[in-house]
Amino acid sequence: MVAREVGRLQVQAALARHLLQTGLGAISLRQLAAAARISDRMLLYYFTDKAEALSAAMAQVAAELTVQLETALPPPTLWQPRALAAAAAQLTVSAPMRPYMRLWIEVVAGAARGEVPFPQLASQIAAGFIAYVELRIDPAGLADPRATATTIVALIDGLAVIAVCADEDLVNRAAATLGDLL
Amino acid sequence: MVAREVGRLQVQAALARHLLQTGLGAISLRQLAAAARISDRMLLYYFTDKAEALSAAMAQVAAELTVQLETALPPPTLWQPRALAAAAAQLTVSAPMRPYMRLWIEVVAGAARGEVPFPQLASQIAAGFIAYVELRIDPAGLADPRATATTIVALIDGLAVIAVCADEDLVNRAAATLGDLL
DNA sequence: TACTCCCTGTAGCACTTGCTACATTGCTAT
DNA sequence: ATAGCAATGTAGCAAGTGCTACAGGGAGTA
Repeated sequence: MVAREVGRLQVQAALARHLLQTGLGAISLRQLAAAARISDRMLLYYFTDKAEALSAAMAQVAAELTVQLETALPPPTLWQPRALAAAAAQLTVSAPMRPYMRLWIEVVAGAARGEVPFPQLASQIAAGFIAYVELRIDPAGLADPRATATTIVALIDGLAVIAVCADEDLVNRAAATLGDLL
Repeated sequence: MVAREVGRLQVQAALARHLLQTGLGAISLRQLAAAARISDRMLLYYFTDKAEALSAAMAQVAAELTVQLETALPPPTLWQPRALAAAAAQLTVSAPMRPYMRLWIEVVAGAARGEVPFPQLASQIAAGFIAYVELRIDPAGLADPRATATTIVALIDGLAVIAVCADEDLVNRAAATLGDLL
């Protein structure tokens, strides 16, 4: 019974790695299982559902991302909103963050069309992002700090969107000249 | 031979309407055909491919969106970047624009996973958005007007992302207090 | 030794997918 | 009237989907 938990965790990690590399578009049970080097039968032994498997994998990804973010911008320091936006923008378009943001967009798209488990997942993750930013901005002079945090997150997410479909140079220039707008 | 063109156009319009309502997530040929009240056989008579049918429908949607945008912010007027960003943000979160933005996110997600015809489509549309903004901002004092336009588009797209997965009130507050950041 | 029960493979089901082959209708030009 | 071709329906294919039934191996317990 312990073996099962261990196996499940290993599979979960393998799935997370796979999703980061390939995205979660129209991925099937069998592909998922192959990525974790097990049979589809075993995948459904560890997880009750395809949806549960995906949720677990995404939870893993989200956890990794959180660690990365905490490392990048440790919480005690309070930032001016503009400065935080600029720093976060640079972080977002950086190479290590790209796979995460790409995946994030796919989750949002899944949520947009109401496909389980994405709506729930997306809300959770978005709330996490917003809380993360809110915790780090100096609320002095802000009428609605949470709204400002949301705007910053929107800016970040938007850069991720553009990163998918505009050429890299332009995205970097946009992230770099953020100050011209803010 | 003329009948065919006419039929094709009608089907294209029906598909566009359907996509706006339901999104394009994992939509199948048969669903698409049903939405246009024809058989799947006929859909493949009008279009060579599922991909071509989707492209045509999305082109139609994009054209409609362009009209809406031109109406909302006519081109000759030059805006200060911050003012344009604020106006565009309000427009983005407004009810009539929501379905378009939702669809746009799905296109980007398709592009993110490299699924034809979305990468091409997404680049085109994104380039259109950026050009639209660039044409309307006052370049005076901007080091890189296109980069600034890109940032504005990113902000807009980000709001669309957040609109999918945060509660409506928060999104509206973010759009309203944009000035606190810009 | 026999029983139980966790683990895991094999096989398959009912269904959906994109797409095609073929047959049939109906109009048009000769 | 008839030949020819555009338009459309019917049927089906091979592949893939999520998921399940069933059986067996192996380890621990009585």
